[in-house]
Amino acid sequence: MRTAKRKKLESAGWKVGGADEFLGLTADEAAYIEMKLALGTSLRDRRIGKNLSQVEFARMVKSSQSRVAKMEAGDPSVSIDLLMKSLLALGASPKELARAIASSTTHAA
Amino acid sequence: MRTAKRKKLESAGWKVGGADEFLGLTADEAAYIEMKLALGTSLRDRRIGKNLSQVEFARMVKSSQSRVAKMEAGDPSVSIDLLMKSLLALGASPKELARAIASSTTHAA
DNA sequence: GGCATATATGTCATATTTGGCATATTTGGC
DNA sequence: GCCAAATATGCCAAATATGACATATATGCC
Repeated sequence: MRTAKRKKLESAGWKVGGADEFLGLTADEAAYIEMKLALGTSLRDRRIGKNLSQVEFARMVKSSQSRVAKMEAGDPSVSIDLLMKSLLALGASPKELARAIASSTTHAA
Repeated sequence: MRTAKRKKLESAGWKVGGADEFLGLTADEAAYIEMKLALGTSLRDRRIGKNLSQVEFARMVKSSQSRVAKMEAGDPSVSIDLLMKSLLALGASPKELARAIASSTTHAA
């Protein structure tokens, strides 16, 4: 794992308590977090692709700008449920969600 | 949508409040629910594939038998986060999760 | 049918997630 | 550098998910 992604993980506020990998996370925890980050990135891409500000998008999905920011950052306080519902609201299909998740696995499996 | 799946949806305790599709659900709500059901089915298949009872599996993931039953049934009270974490615990890879999600889309998109 | 094991369903106290708000920081034009 | 628009971060009360438990129903064997 290269430093770019590592930095992204660390900065995302993850100081989990597992016992395994590079930051003290379990393989499962790491996979889970990476999926979230992938969904967050996908969300941001879609939102920007539609020329929406976080505020505008938040209104669309009846959330708040701060939560949207957290979604896109993969904050520990946001659920995958919320990410998925938000992506669906932006017009993503389940298959596209699947693609995002699959792509969270650059490496092993 | 044929009656088999329809029944499965109804029986899963979903009497949502949307406004669109056959049961009063939005296209997004329907997609979300189908993803959950797909993940639940996948979980059950994997669990059984490993010859684990719900009780045994519940112990593995520090949950309870009742929650496992709800997971597999796609109960409204279970989150996709929990389903995904559980699947990972059973050894599924993100790519396999993605496959399950993608397969929730028999039809449109 | 009776019995044992597995799964389903209902409820509840506790834990986590959520929207909302205030405020800080970043970004881009001038 | 100043300013405005966008995004990030911290916090909190309300909403939702969670494990646990009791109990009901199913499933298979005798």
